[in-house]
Amino acid sequence: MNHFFQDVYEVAKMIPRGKVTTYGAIGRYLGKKNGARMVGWAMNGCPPEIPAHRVVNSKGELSARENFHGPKSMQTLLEEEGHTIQRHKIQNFERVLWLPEKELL
DNA sequence: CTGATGACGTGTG
DNA sequence: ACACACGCCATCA
Repeated sequence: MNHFFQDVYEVAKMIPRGKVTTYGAIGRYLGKKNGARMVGWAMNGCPPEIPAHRVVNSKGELSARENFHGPKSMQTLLEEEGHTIQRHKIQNFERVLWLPEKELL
């Protein structure tokens, strides 16, 4: 695995329960201007240890719900963590948003 | 090597 | 608010 994958996984594992982050945030944290695509693509091969359901796009939409393979749907997992989802979008998105470059610094 | 693709983001109309 | 185009960068055909 490349260094990039490792970094993405490291950050993804650091996401606190009940919080979510965006692909762009991780991309910027890794130094990419817009590595969002790479982050999403990296998550494509993410092991089950990675809470990929906590990673959404900048709009707070569950863009990964189609690609997320799991026993429970992405929405269910997020709702069990205390989030509110409506029409595949996280409500109070800004309230639960967790930015690595700001929080983790 | 060139072109297409992708779990995206930002700018513009 | 919505639609579209372009950028970004790694992988695959």
